[in-house]
Amino acid sequence: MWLYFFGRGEVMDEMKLSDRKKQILKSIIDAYIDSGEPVGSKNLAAYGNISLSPATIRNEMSELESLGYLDKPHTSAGRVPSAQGYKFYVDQLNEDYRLGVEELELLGELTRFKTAQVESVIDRANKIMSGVTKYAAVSLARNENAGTVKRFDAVYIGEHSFLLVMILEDGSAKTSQLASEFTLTENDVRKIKELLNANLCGVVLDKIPLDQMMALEDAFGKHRALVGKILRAAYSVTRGDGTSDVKIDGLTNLLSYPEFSSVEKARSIVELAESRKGDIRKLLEFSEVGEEKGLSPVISDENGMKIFFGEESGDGALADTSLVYCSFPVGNTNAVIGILGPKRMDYKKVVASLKFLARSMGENGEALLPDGSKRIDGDAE
Amino acid sequence: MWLYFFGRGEVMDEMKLSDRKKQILKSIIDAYIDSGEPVGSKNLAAYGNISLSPATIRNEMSELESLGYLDKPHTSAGRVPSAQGYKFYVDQLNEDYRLGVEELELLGELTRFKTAQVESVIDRANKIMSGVTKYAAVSLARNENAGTVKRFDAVYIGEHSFLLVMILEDGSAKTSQLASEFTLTENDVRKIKELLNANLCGVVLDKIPLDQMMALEDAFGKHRALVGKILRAAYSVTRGDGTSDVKIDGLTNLLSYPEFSSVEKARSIVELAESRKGDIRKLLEFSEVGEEKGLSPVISDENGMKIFFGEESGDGALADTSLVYCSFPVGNTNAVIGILGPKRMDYKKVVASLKFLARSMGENGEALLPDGSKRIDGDAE
DNA sequence: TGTTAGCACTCGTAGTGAGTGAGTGCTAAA
DNA sequence: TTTAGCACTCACTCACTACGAGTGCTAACA
Repeated sequence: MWLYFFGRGEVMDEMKLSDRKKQILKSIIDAYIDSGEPVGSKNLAAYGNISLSPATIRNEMSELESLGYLDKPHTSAGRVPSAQGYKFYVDQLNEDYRLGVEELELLGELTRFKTAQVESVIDRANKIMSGVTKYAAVSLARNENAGTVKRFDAVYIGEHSFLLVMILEDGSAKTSQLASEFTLTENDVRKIKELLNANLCGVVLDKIPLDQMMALEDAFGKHRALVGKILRAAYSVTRGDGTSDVKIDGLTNLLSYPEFSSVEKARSIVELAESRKGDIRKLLEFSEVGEEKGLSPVISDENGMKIFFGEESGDGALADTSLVYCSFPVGNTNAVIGILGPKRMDYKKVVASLKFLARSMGENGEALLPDGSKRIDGDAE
Repeated sequence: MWLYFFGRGEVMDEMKLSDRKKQILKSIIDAYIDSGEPVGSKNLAAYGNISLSPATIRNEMSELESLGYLDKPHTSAGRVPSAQGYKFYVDQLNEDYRLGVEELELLGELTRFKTAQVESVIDRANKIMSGVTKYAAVSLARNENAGTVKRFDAVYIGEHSFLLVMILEDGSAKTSQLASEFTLTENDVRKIKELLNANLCGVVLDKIPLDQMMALEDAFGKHRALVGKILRAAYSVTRGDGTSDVKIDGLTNLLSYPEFSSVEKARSIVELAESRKGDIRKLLEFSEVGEEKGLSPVISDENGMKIFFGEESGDGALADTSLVYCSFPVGNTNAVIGILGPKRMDYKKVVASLKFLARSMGENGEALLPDGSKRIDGDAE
């Protein structure tokens, strides 16, 4: 059973619906997801497996509409599911969807990559998910600001540059290659490392008092100019907008759906991916931040699977989209992967794929410690 | 003067053209770049500063067409520049274009970023270029395969992971966070570093004999499983497709031009950016690789500024685009930045902006050694 | 009382065809 | 050599029509 988070906190109750209404609603949404076009009573009677006349279906449709589950684009068009309708639909999704052979094949790649580098696991998962679902996949590699640098290291590269390594609270390592005006020796670099560890570990960088910073600069001697660069690098790693942790794949997939066939729509979705990664980050982080931007309601089930309906966000780019997402452990931290698709996307398949992903990443607690013999059992539920 | 690289190596000669023809051709292209629509004789007579009657202009146009400088979309439309026409046009571009105040303002940002981290300089430059030109900017951070790893380093992160640092021939540093199944100590990591430096420096990784690799695994002891991971990381860094070095910004800009107003066009250009970075890399690397894919001809001037006409590549996504690009030193290596726009893009402005960029990055030989007092003199030529 | 057939009505869409206007090429006069 | 005039082309716009999928209502039926 899914939980509903509404703006006003109420919990929805569709138990009013008769079984027949449920069946009809479900058929309508299935048909709509399939075709992308408003579905009418006649077609539903003919191709949906409902043994009722179009007229009866019409009556039911009309009631479903007044109950808020369906919308009408215009008088003489068929019906289209409303956000409420979609919510009902995903709630009924418990019946399992069996992933196809090719889908399982692709998802199987995941287990192969569990042994690879930390930073690329999520990347690969993201690409694979976009390939499997044929929608866009969005991922967030680190879902909180890391706060402070736990430990510094510095690697000598050459006379004029070194690599600053910052190990964060969550065990992830960030690096930044820095250049110096003055000649650097290996010894200089070692000293820099020691100074940083002595002075900046666990320090919230925007709260450094000026005198402390000046003292640090003095300790750097002729390399004092580096202090600013280092602080800037550390700051952007701990306090940065984190947009580099947001990855998007499969935009092209998205553009092939009719809901993005106008250039404006396409443009707004490309813009989202190109210059609004911060917003996507907020979306994936869910919770308060999203709430304040009107990015709720969202529904969520007991497996941590969450669904966001873009329609209700008031955001133009997201208007016709939905996002299904969930988080799971990767290394010492958490990753979030979501599928962004048209709001009429194939929820069954998407939910099944994400569940498969979450299970194969999270099953052993620590996804990056390979167990070598991971099986694929071919069933997604 | 620009040099022309043709498929068959011939050098073009437009000296045949009378001054009047040149003037008319130039006006037509200016008008077309401005409006994006075929330009007719009447309009040209009215708004271009040519004191000839439409009829005369028509005669000249007709001759320019048969000489191959102009094309006609259909009988009763105006004329449109052909690839040859564009080539003539950019060749005449010597007359300088003065960048506007806002443009200079934006470009001025470049000098501020000269002091920042190595890896982000090109990123920022790319973003700024797309902002200034209102087209897409593409950049290549490293224009050759690095060959081998010059030196290894390893930074202990925690009990189950460490950061592998690979310093390449060109002085750039690449890192990869690796996880180990068995508990790691700082000492283990130090030993790993020594083993790598003793065995893999300067080694072409795909030519390691099996016995050597087995010996290395033995030396790793219980951490033998790491050898494979390390080799894979090093291989992808030295021999990888290098697509992560290709950055694209301003796709959204591109989508607002009418030549990309069909979804198919938009899709193909998004696809190019999303999953064909390898091709973009080849383009920016120019030379042989491009040649073999039919990615020539290209014209090039004495400042290293190059222009590629997508029309002639036979590549659908590039069909309506041009790419103006040039390379300049960043740190110890070379970067290439290009502007990808509709083939009727504002070459004057783009060339001026790129020249400004190349000059402010390359002027001091070593762009990453700040001189603190870089001036902006407000003239682009 | 629930279900269905019939029918009038709505409304988006595809197709048609006349009108418009920007553009060309040709010819003959200046 | 330049220009005015003229016939012709052709994409584009717009009003109009026909079509058809769909609805809602009413009355008959099981």
